[in-house]
Amino acid sequence: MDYKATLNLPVTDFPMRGNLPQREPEILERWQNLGLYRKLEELGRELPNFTLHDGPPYANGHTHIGHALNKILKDIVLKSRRMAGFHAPYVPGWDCHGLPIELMVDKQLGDRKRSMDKAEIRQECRSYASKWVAIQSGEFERLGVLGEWDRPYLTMSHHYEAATARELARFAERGGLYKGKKPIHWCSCCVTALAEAEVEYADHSSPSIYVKFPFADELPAELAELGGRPLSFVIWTTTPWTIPANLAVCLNPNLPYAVVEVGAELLVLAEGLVPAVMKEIGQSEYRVVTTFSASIFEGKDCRHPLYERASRLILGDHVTLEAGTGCVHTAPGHGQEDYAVGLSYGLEVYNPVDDHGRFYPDVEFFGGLKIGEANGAVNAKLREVGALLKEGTVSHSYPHCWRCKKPVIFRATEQWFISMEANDLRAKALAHINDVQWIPRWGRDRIYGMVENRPDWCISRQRSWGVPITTFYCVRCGEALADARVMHHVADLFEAGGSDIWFTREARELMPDGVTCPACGSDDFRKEMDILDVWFDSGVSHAAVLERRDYLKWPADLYLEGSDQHRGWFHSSLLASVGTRDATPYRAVLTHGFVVDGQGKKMSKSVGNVVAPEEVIKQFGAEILRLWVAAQDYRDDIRISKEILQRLTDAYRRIRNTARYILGNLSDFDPERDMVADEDLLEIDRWALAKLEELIGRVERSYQEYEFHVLYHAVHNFCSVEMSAFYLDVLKDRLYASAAGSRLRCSAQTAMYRILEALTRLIAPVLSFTAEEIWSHLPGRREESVHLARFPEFVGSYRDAELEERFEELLTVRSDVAKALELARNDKIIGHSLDARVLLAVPEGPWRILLDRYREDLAAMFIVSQVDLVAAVDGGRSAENVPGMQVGVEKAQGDKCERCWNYSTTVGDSVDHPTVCARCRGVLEV
RNA sequence: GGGCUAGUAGCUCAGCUGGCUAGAGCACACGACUGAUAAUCGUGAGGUCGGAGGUUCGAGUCCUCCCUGGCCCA
Repeated sequence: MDYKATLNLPVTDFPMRGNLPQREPEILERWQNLGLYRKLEELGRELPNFTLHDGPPYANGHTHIGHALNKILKDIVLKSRRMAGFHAPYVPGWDCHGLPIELMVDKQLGDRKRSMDKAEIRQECRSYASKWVAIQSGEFERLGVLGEWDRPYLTMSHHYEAATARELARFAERGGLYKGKKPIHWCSCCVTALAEAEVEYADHSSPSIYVKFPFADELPAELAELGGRPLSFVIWTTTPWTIPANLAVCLNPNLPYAVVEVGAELLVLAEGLVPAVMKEIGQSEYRVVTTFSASIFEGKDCRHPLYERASRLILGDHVTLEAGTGCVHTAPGHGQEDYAVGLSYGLEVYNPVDDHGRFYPDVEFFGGLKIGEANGAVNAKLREVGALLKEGTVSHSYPHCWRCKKPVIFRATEQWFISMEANDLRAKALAHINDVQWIPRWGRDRIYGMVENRPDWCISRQRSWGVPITTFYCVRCGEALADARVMHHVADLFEAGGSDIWFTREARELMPDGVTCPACGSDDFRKEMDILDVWFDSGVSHAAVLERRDYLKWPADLYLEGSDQHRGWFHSSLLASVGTRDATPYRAVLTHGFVVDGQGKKMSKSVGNVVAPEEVIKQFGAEILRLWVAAQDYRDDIRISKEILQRLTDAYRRIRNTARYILGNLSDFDPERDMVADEDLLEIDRWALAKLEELIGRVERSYQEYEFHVLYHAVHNFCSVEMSAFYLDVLKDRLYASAAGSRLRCSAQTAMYRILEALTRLIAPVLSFTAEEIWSHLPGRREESVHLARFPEFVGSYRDAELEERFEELLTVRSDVAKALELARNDKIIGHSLDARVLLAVPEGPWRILLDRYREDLAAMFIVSQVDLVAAVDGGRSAENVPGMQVGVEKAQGDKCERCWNYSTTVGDSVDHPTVCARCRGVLEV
């Protein structure tokens, strides 16, 4: 007789292999047809709200692995919040304005753009951005991210642009907006000011010159005896072209300076740098005449080496001994620190260089020269007048335009700024930083330091693709008009027509009636043609999105972006919100690190270590990418490599197979009919449920605390250790050999059903596709999607400390037995563990009491045919873990039951079934 | 150069306020099974806790310096 047919072996059409790249799109389609996201929104209507506000990626180019990481993290957070009972909407957004798109469009248009006006070019930019929004949207959805993809927020939409203009008006209203002249990074090639974010540092070779600035004033009393000899201050610079703009020489008031005699003349420089500088300028013959404190020269004049004008001696703490001479060439129009120190001495912000990087025609000696050419010309002129001590080159890190990669310059131009000091914006922002929960904690220090030290926010861009700065100029007198009332009026117009109307309508049409110039009374105005920094666009998203959609909350519960956003979006959002509302737009900010390669190195095209999400999806499936996101501790950098993905695939298979095995054993289980009451469950089944509850607690806490890698390990260990290696393995005999519908079998099935049902919910936020697949294979009635379900209620009713403790000990015994079995296997005494009879000799004590108590269950638990507790084991082996225990293994007694493969002395007792044990005969005869 | 941050077995992670021979899972090796089978089970071998000093009876855990990464800034 074929007894195999009488067993209850697993049956399931749940495939062992995920085949994720093929199956995922089918599941996505199912969600689409189901209207899953809409259903979630309906379900959430009455629930407490949890708002995660999406930071908008830039609508240009395909998504990269960093985007995938970010969106998946957000999705995991949101799904887990929903399953924990919150209404957690997700409105994805895109950053659509800005230079990169404009430059791409410029390139595409080529010569055609000459015949186009600004409005037409903007139209091109708009459609370019739209194209990428659609592409990226599809790529994000493919990751299994649920959200309002059909109604995202776009910074270029009319009402968003209106909101942006309105927020700018609010700054004007509070007096935070001003027009100033200030040195900023300027790209002469792209003819634009650059944001700090648009500047890259790279090695660059520059001239290095030492220049004498002849002292041209009355000597301080302390140094009167030096009178009558030529005395010069020596400066060092790597930008000779800024010499024409020099207005001062800056010394450090806290450093000692020296007067050095070189031949007939006297040179002044910081005492600590004398030997180095002398060596550099090739002077071995010199003598330090005297030293003095810099403050005695404050306010006195040198003469500019080239022009008939003074170069003032001033003091500044920024002067150091790290490089140069300790006498710093200061051109307030060409440097941040020069500007700052110049401001305090009332120096002019002098900039002799035009938009294209040429000296204005009226600049003596150099008019019309490009600054690149000017370096040589300036040096030649300095040499000619005898002011040049040394000319060399130096390689150093220098700012470059992120777009055209050419070196940028510092140049003072007219710009609109948001003041950090007006209305105490800086102080308020710093204070409000402490209202926010920063995760990890150090995020607070990071952004604090940045806000503390940042300069005023330059919001002007000399470009076309963006929201215009909605200010005007009086045509008659040139006065700038940044009137909040007028600006609000313009914002209202944007609401209907978008900011494009700024470029198609006349100034008069954009203003309310009756506006006149406060300076001269004229009513003739022209429009400002600068546009807003895109960081302002995205920084006001809290107003444009959170305040505008009634199902979102202001402030948001969470912003979640990469750690670079401490200077980016977290930062601009903070300023934009505190500056207008005196509060932060977020309650908590979570940051993740950057994706790096297997060696921890950053990804770059030139190195060729870039991992594209598309490739991972094609080869492994989005699910593996999701598992990767969950498994890594994202607070640090996140590595990705072939091996990591391979390990994750292995882990995924383990989880999947555990589910599959349970499903196979539930093929005849109907929860309504077969569920066994808790009090009737076998002890080991209750133990398994206790372990499940332990897992539920741990996993839900991990979600709560955003520590997904903890949950990954917990789930994986649960599947591998508790389930596969012990519980499910032990269960096989009971499941297969017991009668279908028997209490023994149903008890196991009840536990397994509960376990898988709960496990599926627990993994759904991470393994969204697979959980859905399991969900649809589970017996019984349930929600149409696992994502519409809640997390399993954690009640702890199965937890039983004593039971768990006893099992912990039994597992210890089991591992000692396993070692003994392995040795017996090596000695060819047994093959399968069921071939064995195990003899245990345990001294009196707690272990003996425990084993006596479970005497009848030990064989099943160890998956051997017999276990006998004996006084002594002949030739036994000392256990490693259980003190004093001796373990013996011998061939099991009796014959192997053909049906259940256990050895038993009862095999042969039956006439009808001579090859089967008593237990199996009982089952067969029912 | 500055700010912040990290460096524990091949991989992913645990190791609380310093205290037992540094743990887990996976991978790997070997073995078993062939009724979870491109599965499953067992056993085993892997770490000078980035390096060097120091504090301490005792340091992966505290201090200093250095090395190697990452983000941001200059």
